[in-house]
Amino acid sequence: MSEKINIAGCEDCPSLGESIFCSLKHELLKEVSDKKGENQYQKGEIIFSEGFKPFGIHCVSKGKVKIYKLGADGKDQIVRVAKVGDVIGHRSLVSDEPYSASAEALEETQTCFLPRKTFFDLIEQENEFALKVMKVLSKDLRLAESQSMSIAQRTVKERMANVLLSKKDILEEQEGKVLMSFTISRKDLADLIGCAPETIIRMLSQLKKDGIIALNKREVEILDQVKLFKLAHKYR
Amino acid sequence: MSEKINIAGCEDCPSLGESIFCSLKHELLKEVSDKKGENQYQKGEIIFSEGFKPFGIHCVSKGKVKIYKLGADGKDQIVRVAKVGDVIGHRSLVSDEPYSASAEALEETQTCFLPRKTFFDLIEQENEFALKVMKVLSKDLRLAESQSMSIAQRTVKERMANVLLSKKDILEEQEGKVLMSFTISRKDLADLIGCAPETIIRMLSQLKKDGIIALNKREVEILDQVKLFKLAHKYR
DNA sequence: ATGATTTCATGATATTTGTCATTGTTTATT
DNA sequence: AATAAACAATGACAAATATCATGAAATCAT
Repeated sequence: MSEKINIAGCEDCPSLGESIFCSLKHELLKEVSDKKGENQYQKGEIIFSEGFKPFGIHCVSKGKVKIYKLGADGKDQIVRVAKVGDVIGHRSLVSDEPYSASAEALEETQTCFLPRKTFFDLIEQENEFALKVMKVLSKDLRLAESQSMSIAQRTVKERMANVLLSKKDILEEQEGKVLMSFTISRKDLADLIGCAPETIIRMLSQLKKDGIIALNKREVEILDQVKLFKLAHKYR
Repeated sequence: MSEKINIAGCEDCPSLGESIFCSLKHELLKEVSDKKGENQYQKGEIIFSEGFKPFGIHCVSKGKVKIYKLGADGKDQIVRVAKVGDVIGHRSLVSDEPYSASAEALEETQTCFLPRKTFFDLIEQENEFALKVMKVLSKDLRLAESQSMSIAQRTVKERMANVLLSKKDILEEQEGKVLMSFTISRKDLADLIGCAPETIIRMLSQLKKDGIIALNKREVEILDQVKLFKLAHKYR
């Protein structure tokens, strides 16, 4: 299970600026700092599970988390990948429902956990915070709606190109390589794009043959962003 | 374009109870009543268009509205169908972005329009209202995420069964008929389910042949809810 | 009502993607 | 380092769905 750790206050959190907590008044931020718990998860560990009741909200301070729904015959659908500074579990907490998805660490991950009451107190006490939460929900909603259209109307190849571009990360230290910001299994990639793992493997092979990407082990390196972009935005 | 009308105050609105405005204090509700404008739309009229800036929020007081995104080669994706008591345009207004979808009246429709400032004033002045808005966004998000999974993992037939059940309406006056709560074109049904219109037509024909539904003109009548339910929840 | 236009229906066929089986690689475990 | 387990890659084939074409029915505008 998760391991309790204790590092630092929110004031010193490097991702504070981009988080929903960025506009909190000093005193309230201190309150958050005091009330929060810190957890550490190994790759593959479950942070919360679909169907369970949320007791608060997590803010990712390190690592990557996949948020996924359990489908028929064990096939999952990844609805979002949360990174440093993102909150997870907010949807269910706000609507006061059991989790509609599960969260699993994609790599070594740390989260700060804020109890339900503290979260709702913040909403009540600081309007700016309530607005931030709304904005996060709105952004998630826009992305989810785009995702529906994408799955319904675009081919796996096009969606793949899109995912590779949106998850790309430029490693400048090592000769400017462009690769996925995290290594991900073919199955996870399939669950993200919404197809069978074999289809993912075939598409990756094809993109490799076309010189658009390079594969070594589980790492995907992007060689030709321009071609990838054309694929992602292909008018058919 | 839309026609300005003027009917009644929000206090007398029959859908007040289920709307996000239900918990407003009397004085604030009066404020809403005063500030709101009322619009009427014929079937097929556009209420707002993707890409444009929102100047406020609409609350549907009569009719049905499809919220849809424009896809490649003119194929649309319906992300939601708003009915009486639902708000539309809230996502874009909250996130302060251009509309990410368009809204079109599916039948004769009336909406109340609340200017942006009034909406944000309500959020600021009444915490309960802010929470209601969050809940609506959360519910929409849950549905959108389910929709992604549904399109990715379930067959058109299963999704169709699901849509028919979720949009069903029981007409008690006429011998307990169960039919879709609105007549919808095959194309709209296709845009909702995420497939080609021809596929919809084939599936409807099949369901008709199996005695599960009956078709007369554009009306879909549900004859066997149990079978439909089994289809919608089929474990494959 | 009548002609024009749109929508519906259906068949033939193509395309995309999924499923199952098999082998090769990588990663984890002892 | 050796073995086991999980994952990746690929082929053959099947299923689901899209596309295109054509005719029938419904709806709309005059």
